[in-house]
Amino acid sequence: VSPPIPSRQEPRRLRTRAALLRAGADLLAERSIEAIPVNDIVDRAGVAKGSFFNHFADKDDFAAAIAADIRRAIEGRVGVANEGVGDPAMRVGRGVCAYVDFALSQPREARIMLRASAGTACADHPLNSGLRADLAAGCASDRFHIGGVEAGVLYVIGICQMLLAGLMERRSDRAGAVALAREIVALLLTGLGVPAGEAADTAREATRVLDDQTAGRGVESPASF
Amino acid sequence: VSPPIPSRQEPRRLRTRAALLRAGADLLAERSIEAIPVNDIVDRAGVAKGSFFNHFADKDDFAAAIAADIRRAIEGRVGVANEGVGDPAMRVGRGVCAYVDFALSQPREARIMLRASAGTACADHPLNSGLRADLAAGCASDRFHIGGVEAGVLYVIGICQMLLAGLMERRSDRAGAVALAREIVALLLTGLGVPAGEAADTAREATRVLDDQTAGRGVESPASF
DNA sequence: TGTACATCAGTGAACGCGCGTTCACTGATGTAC
DNA sequence: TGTACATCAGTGAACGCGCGTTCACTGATGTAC
Repeated sequence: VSPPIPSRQEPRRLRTRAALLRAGADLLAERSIEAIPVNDIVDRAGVAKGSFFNHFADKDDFAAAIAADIRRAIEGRVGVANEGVGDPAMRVGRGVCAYVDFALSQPREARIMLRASAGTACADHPLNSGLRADLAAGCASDRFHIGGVEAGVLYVIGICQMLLAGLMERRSDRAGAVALAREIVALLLTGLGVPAGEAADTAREATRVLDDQTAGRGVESPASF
Repeated sequence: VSPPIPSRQEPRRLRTRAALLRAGADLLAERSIEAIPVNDIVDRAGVAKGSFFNHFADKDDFAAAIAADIRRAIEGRVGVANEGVGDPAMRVGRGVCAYVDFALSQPREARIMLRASAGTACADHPLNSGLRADLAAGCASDRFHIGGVEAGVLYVIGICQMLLAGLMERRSDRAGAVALAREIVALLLTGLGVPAGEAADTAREATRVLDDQTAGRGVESPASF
């Protein structure tokens, strides 16, 4: 989020837009868009109220822009995490870890994402079609043993969302977070039919990308972060 | 929800209060309290605006009262479902089914509950202490094989919440809902370390209470529903 | 049972604050010559 | 490079709507006798 602060040379328009989006992200992490007055947004961004409407049609448009940025960022992370990975169990594990890494490095955005997608199964989400494919592949190769793919999708995203919520609430250190993620990924894979020992091994392997502080590097965040 | 409509004989005060709560539940199922004007609530309830403030200090107090009613109802359901059940796996399965039964019989309240608790791990929730005890008991008796109880709690409530969200979104018939619940409970128990065959059996047994339409009878809903 | 009265919830007009949104103006940025 | 100009984002005062909340009054309910 912080790195690509627009330089003083960049067009004024982008700087103003970025300031608004950043202020909005700060505020949206705590309350819903209906509960945030435009005044609060522009005050925090340090711009005039009128500027807000130069950039966004209304508050909902603004919230949607922020959500779209976050979605783009997390999709990129998951895609990179699974590049060249074949084993469906490892793909699922690494996908979950990509979310965890995102939550650890950008807690503000993770909180907004959770708040927005919480309580929804969002079956048509692009990310879920990837998950669906991984589950189907795992069933075909006998790596997974689940009743139906749809149930499996709900199962995985439910666990993933609650893992993120748990990480956000207990503000533990990185090591504690990684340990929690490892335990939960092991439970998740065991549920999908991977033998307990293998599940634990895969979870350990998948969560290893979280151990070093450079995790997630190489993924460009959207310009607005 | 519908059954205990306050009779015309009941004190006026209770009827007005119930009308407000019912209207609020209708509206809260669709949007957050911040996005609901008091006008909408009193219009739908068919009472004067002033009456709202005879009964509730403000909108937040109102939303809290509705949430408290729902929490009381679901806690009662889970308690009754597990009366006299000893096996931890069956207790967890029946607990999840109590939620599902609630969601099927009172979708409006279930939606509010999801919206409110979504994105939170609510570790201190009274219901979760019961779950924590069941998981600990299961570990002690070698029925479950999980790393830590805390991870197990997050795992179970994540699955449960997403199952409910899935049921709310796909408006399938009762049979389809029960089938989905059965599949997911089987995955859940398998993840906890119950052998796959036993997990499927337990899931089938636990979800049987959902098959008949009288499920959930004997549990008194709060007076306001 | 009938009547007079006390209690208290219901009513809705009124209030004023704060909100989202607008717009005429300012001034910075970049271009043409 | 210097100057004149066009473009366009930024500004913040102003607007008016709709909101949450209040309160003096109404009338229903229940009680005393």
